Amino acid sequence: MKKIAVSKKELGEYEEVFRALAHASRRHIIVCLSQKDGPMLGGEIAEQLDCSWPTTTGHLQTLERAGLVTVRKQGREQIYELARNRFNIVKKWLESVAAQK
Amino acid sequence: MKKIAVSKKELGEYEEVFRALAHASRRHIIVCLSQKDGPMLGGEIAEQLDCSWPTTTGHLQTLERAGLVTVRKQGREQIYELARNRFNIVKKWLESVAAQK
DNA sequence: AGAATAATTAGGGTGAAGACTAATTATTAT
DNA sequence: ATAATAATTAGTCTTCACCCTAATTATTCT
Repeated sequence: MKKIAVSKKELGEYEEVFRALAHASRRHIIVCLSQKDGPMLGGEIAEQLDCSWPTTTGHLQTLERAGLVTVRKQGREQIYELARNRFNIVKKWLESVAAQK
Repeated sequence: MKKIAVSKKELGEYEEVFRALAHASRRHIIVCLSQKDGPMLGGEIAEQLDCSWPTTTGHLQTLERAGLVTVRKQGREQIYELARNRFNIVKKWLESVAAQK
């Protein structure tokens, strides 16, 4: 049987975002940022997690690469914010596959 | 600083679903089932993917454990269907974290 | 019964992801 | 200038997820 046409975009574009969401600590970061509902410093976030600060740094970088958070530097501090729009991509994907036709 | 209260549910319940969605082949399966908009046999799905049948079996089992697809057996064939409702859990999570407050 | 088909289990290899501690950079405070 | 703070990078280790082929199970067909 012939392969069903599935766009490259459908298969590739979501990779980073879904991978980023796949780890509990990273979801935890997202939930923290959401509940705080405003910017948080890196150390403030690291305090919330159950892993070391360097590990947290790694997770934050993953989230940033996926576009789920934004960072700006202020002095020696890093200020993180949730990139709320970015979540729409995932939401749309979910809607597209789960929608009753 | 005190830890932000984050429910166990928030941290644990989504684990399987998000992990299941994190792999391109598994998302591919979901897209196939969605586009076909009806039941598919295991072999029919395996045909669509670029990996071996045993590997596909593994992915299908992961999706089933996550509750994203359902299976029933008919003779020697396995009939898979998308569990569209299950996607709402993820959708709700996304809405809850991404919602402007 | 014997062959063919659908699918899973078994076994094993490889690479990447996640974790830690220690060391380093950059900025601010004394 | 020195010390302290915020955060990252470096280096290493371990575990697990994914992939494959070969073997096995279960069902159907001749």
